Amino acid sequence: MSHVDILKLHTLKATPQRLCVLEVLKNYGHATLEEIEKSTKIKFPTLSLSTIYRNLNEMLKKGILSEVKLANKKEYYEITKDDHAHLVCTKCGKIEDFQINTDEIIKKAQASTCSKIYSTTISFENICEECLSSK
Amino acid sequence: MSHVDILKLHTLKATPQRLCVLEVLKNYGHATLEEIEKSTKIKFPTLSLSTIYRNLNEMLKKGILSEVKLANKKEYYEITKDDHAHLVCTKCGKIEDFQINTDEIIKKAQASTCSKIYSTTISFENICEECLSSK
DNA sequence: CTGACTGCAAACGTTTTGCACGGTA
DNA sequence: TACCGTGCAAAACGTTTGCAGTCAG
Repeated sequence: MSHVDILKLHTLKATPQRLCVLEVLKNYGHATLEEIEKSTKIKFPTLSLSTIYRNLNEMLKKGILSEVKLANKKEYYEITKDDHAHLVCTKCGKIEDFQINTDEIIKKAQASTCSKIYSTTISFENICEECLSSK
Repeated sequence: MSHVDILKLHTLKATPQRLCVLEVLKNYGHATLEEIEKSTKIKFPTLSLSTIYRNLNEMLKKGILSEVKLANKKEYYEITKDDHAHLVCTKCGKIEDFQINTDEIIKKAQASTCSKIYSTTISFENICEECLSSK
């Protein structure tokens, strides 16, 4: 689905500013506010910070975007995708998506509690392949 | 180990203000800055916000405290403990510690990547027992 | 007794808001 | 054309810092 369609689906107008933010997020995978600001302003020098804030908040509320909160890291934003974990390299800082089967983990955890678990958020701290080979 | 000993071990003076913050965190399990401020000021009305900030940062740096970052939540602080996950009730907001075996999860994830995973951060979104029974 | 720590006030950086204008649907 | 969205400037908010006085070791 195109970014225009995603916005329309959530009754948001497909303005160039919003499309630019989405484009940046798509390219980055995960981006901080500073990264979003810097990258959008290359293509769109007049884009204001308040517009970025307003649009991030709007799209978070609609579920188009998700926040990514990681230990010892600034807050990142990503376009909402299916369940996935994050691989975080503690040497170079790179963040990668990581497909894992959470059903099994939830099932195991569910066996130890009387509460009703319905989802899980997981990240892995690692040293990425590049950092391993270049040390 | 007493809070006094923990502070001394990290070459920090055991001031009443620090002990008060630690006491609050111990009672809460996990607390936000606002909760810490509110609770410490009951027993210690002159304790200033800047002292709380300075002490939280100091104790984070020393590893006495840890940050807890959760989706759609403010930042929480906790006294550093052994590896554990968090159970977060999305109805009442309660946060509980949850003992799970991360070795197995890491091992499984490690099989799918050439990077070197060494730890994992996990939280479970759930509806807690109380919320389940009171619905 | 001395350096670490605190409280206060001011500074700072980040996020939100009000308003007039402009652009999408 | 109507209204949502934008840019700008100012306000609000959260966090950090400088300084002079105090206290733990």
